Amino acid sequence: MTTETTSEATADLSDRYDPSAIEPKWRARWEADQLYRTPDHVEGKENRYHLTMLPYPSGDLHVGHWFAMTPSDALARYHRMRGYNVMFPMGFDAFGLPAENAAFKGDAHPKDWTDANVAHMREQLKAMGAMFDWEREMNSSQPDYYRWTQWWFLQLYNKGLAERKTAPVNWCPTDNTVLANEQVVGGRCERCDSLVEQRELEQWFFKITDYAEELLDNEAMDWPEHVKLMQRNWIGRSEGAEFGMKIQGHEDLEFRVFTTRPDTSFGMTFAVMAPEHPLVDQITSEAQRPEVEAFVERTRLATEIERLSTEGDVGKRGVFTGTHAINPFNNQPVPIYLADYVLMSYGTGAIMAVPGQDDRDWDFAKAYDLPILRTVQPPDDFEGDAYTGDGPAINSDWLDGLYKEEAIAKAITWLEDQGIGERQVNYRLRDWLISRQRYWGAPIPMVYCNSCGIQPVPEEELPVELPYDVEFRPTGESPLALSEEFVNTPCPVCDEPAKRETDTMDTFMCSSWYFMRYADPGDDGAAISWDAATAWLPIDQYTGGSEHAVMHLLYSRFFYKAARDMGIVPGDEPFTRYYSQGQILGPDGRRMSKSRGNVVPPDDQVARWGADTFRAYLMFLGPWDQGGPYDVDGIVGVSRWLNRLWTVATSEVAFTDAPDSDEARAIRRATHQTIARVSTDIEDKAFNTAVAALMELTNTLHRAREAGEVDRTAWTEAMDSLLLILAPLCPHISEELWERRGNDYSIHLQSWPTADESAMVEDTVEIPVQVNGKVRDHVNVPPDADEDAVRAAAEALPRWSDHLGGKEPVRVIYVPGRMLNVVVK
RNA sequence: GCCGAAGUGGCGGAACCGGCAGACGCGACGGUCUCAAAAACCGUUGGGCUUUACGGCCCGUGUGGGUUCGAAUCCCACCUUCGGUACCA
Repeated sequence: MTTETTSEATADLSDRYDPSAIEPKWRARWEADQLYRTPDHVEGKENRYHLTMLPYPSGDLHVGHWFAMTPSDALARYHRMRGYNVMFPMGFDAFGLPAENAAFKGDAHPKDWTDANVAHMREQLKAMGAMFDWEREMNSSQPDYYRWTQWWFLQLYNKGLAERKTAPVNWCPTDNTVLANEQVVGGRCERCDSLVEQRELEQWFFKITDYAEELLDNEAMDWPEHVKLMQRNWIGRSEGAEFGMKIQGHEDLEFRVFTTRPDTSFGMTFAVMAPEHPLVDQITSEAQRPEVEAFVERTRLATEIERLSTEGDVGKRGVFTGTHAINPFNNQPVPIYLADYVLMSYGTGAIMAVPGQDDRDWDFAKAYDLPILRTVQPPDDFEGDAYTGDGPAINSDWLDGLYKEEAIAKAITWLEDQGIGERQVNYRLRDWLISRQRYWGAPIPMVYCNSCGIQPVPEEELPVELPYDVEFRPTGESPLALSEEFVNTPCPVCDEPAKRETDTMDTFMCSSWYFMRYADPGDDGAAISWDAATAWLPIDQYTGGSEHAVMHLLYSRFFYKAARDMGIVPGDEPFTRYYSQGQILGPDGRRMSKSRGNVVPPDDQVARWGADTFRAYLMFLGPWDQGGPYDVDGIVGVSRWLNRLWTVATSEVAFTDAPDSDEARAIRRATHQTIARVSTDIEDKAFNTAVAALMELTNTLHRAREAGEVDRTAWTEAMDSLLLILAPLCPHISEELWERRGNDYSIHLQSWPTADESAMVEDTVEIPVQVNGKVRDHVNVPPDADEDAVRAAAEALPRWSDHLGGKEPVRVIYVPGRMLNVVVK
């Protein structure tokens, strides 16, 4: 007796939903069967490339990775079930600063640190149960990958898109090294706290500005509008004019200014140069020299970050050079000032200042007591300082009376006729500085020879491998520069002793083409073959965080266009569709961080609830593009649902054979309505409502089973369909229950079910009856009932005369199948 | 400052193209089961008023206006929050 009870209890327990038992089992089976292996070509199937941004191997997977990747996986799986040959690869963005910092702290060699993290994170990624094709895994820090990163550098160099020029960098005088912007905190070195300076260094640049105009043209792409807008703002095209200004007392000199408002030129009351402007030294008067030099020195010491962070100081930091320039429009002299609100890196590094029509010029004029002259008539009710809007020109001689557009055109024509200026377009976008004075990156494949100059490493000698044995100690240069073995090399042209470039490439370079490599992993004859490129590119669906909205996505677009121009890839854009998920926050609604102690480790959630529950909960939380706090308590609701599903799918059902009964038709209706809803929800990336729909169908089936006998055909269709449409979201439990129901392995090889419209039709619909827009009652009518029928039904309501309140209907509005509104007076 | 997105129950959120606001969950409350608890299951749950009861009425989607037979949804003004950007001439 006792024994029997125990064995029953055990049987009961073993039949409970236990994710920790079924999930590893199925993952092992899928891996053994290569279920997610994606060949380049499958007979009768169209290729589709889905990709989610790859992680940096920091050591541990974050909830954010799950939040980004598991809905992406569901989307990829959905399309796979729709009959596409879907590639969904994964890899590691493995070069970068944290690995090198670990080495500087003496913890581990960057390579060992990275390799260990990659190994650990690969296992964590596998726990997601995603359909990643691990045969295509890439790792940007491996020689067989960065060999091709270097190859791309050479291609860009050969195309004239890579050039070497001087540029200011952040320099720490104590550590004697260059710092990345992220390493500069409040104008100080994050390591030693000393003030960071600006230094000019020779650096490699990619000429992304050559593509500015084409990159700006993103209107037609299927991307979130705000991301496209961010890119357009970042590129920052402005149209205007550039013209020369003569300098009093220096008849041989002139400087050029850029303006978007040449129509306001008659209002110029001073001119401003950037402190770094090359003419500063020559034009400064002797009387002003000490003051000017002090000012220039002060700005040189300030980093760009510091200069830009001093919001309160706008217009307050400048100095008079003691010299005047001539406004060519009216031949009047105007004082030349230096001010740090003018940047050497934009336009010509000098401006004409029109305080009446420009806010910053206004502030500066006020601070330095310079004259202000309006050249555009503001509207009568205008109450402000500078007027930047449109209006008729005044005090402007031959421009008077003209409005902005016309006045600009006339001013530019005049400049061109005079031969002193011309129409000009400027971009905010700057060339992409890719040199990094660091070890843990792809070495730039160039050689410096005393007699032959700068020479590229021949392609057949790639990769230029990173030496493992280097010293990690702070000096002025990359640790690579300390390696004699690395630095010294024969010149590829004359074979005389020469020196290698010791800088490595920005890691954004590695991630600008990684998506190409997935299409052709391990190809040692090319970065990507034309066959692989045309099989997979461009990417059909890219997903990733909007923190990459500008840099990574813009660099990749640039890179792709350059590759297209080399005839390597098809199409003009790398990412046909892009979707950016929101950010998942800690339970307290703040960004998760170790110091705040609000980090939710995904491994813990998986251990406690299972991967499927965790996946579904992340999708159920809210709209995917919104993100939000991770509520640790809410997941129990999803867990209860999957448990209920398990019970419904594995319990005995009292079957009957009554396919035409109301109950059977109700089940069929619910089934097909859910198929339709879940299909459109997944296509719209509305995973939260897809989960809600799946819960509803589960509840419906649960209640139907409890209520008594169920039609066998309707039930079978309902259960199988429910598992099929659940499969992309929760791949393990759906596979397990699919098998237990006696279906063929694997559920992930099945086709997506089709919603039968005719099964979805309701027998009757309940129409709200409104009086003057307020709901008063309801009538039940067939879904195709016409206005007369619905109106007749309403008039037959027992409380009809109460609803009218003794008033006369003057109008009736009927929206078929939705509502009836009676307007009374 | 500028650009963008969003404000709906105690909480996360739902609502097609202007047509029954609050789907689906969490939490809470009540119940079944239990020696008890947990789990599980069932029920209730925007606020207010009213009815012995069935029910009925009013208010309600950040604030104030507007358009409309009808507004969470469209228009105008404002407030708040979040994200991006930062002297780009």
